[in-house]
Amino acid sequence: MVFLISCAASLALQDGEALILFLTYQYDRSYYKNMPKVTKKELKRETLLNQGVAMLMEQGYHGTGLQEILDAANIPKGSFYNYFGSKENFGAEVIQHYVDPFIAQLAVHLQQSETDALAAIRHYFDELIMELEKNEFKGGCLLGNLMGEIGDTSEICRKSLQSAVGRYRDLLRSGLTKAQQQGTVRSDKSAEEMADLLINAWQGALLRMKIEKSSAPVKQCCKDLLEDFFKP
Amino acid sequence: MVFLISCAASLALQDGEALILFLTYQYDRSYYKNMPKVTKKELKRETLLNQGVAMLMEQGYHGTGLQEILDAANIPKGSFYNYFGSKENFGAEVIQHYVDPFIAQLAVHLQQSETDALAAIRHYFDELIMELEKNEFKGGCLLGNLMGEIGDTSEICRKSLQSAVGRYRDLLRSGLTKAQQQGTVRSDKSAEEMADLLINAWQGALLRMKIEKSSAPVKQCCKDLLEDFFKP
DNA sequence: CAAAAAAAAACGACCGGTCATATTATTTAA
DNA sequence: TTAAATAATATGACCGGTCGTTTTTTTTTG
Repeated sequence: MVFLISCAASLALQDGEALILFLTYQYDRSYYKNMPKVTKKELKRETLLNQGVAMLMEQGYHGTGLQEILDAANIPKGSFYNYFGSKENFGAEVIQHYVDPFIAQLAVHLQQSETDALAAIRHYFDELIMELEKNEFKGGCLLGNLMGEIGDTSEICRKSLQSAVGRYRDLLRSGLTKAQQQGTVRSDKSAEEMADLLINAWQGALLRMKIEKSSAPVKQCCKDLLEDFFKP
Repeated sequence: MVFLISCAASLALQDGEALILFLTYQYDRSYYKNMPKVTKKELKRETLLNQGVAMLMEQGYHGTGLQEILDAANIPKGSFYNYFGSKENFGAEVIQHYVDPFIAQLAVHLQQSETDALAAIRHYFDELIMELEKNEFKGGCLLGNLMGEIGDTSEICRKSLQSAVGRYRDLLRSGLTKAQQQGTVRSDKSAEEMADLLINAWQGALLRMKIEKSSAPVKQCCKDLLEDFFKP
């Protein structure tokens, strides 16, 4: 250890950045060192997935290189294929990794308020809007962005997108069904139909939000549907 | 000329494709030869824009290389920057070139039926759906795809998208206003609000269409809004 | 020590963009 | 109306860099 530090110090004399990179590397190594092998690997996998979500959201699939993701995660390029079979497979996993928290968040809202499912849905989307404003309308929804970009060209990712959107839609439908039973949402239209419309209009509104740099489209979308069209 | 043809023939003995490419090249040269300079240049520009629309639709912005577009248009790589300042500027022009026919088509429908603007809008979207089915749900809408892919990263294209969507929205709004005056669309909601909702839901439905490989989402979208929500 | 995992180095292909040169068009001079 | 000079345009080879992936080497582990 003493040898390593002195080595790093001598490097620093030649290159200011070398020291930082070196010490970071040492830190990461010790951070992972005492963990079980499988946990360590799972942790790095998840780090890559998290970085993948963040970068694919803002820069798209083809606009983001593996190098970029790996650098941000401090994982060597050569290691990528220890964790994922290919960029395409990685993309498919990123899609699922992205949607999981949204489904969990919506599920929490739906479980909490047993008396007014429509209000729960409304509160959920209000939370999303706050998050979007916090991010200054960058990114939008990874699902929507990737459906447009690679929905035609990557069969693997298309399937993953189909599954992710399907899972999300099913949960939203169950919430709307509950709201129908509670009498706060019209029952002459199926919950599935309304869930699809809400998701689709929301996706389009997110695209508009991106180019207008304003939350007005998404706010209007929720108002139009949840406070008007879906009402009994 | 005799020399050139015999040269092509000798090439063909070694490589089957060479002959075709060579003769095509000769044809193009003679095709453009007697034209005024400006017309010739405009024609090539438009060829590139048309190819750009087609390829960016299916493969996205970063998924399509300039070389690919130029090859498809039979225009040399070095010539690209005689027509466009950069790939980014090209993209911004492709966006406008893409939306023009849609605006023209919608305008025709709105002008033709003075008595029922809502029916005109409905017929316009029915035409779009037929076109999408003909293309087997590939591509979708270039505006939606690029809003998602580069809406965050290219300011030039963002502005172009903003303008293109704005032009489209304004025309749709004028149609809905007319329908309001004709009494076929509710008047307690502004035409602008409904135009935005229709565009956004349509965009989202197109994304769903891509990954489901079905026209059901776009059909449902039109039905929900034009035959239900927008009714007085 | 052998086997497995991780990381470094290298791979060919392609990216957007530039450049000197070749071709064509226009102007000037005779 | 030519011929020569000049300007404008078109072009393909080429730039440094990055792409996703593979191979080789190093390190870790049992």
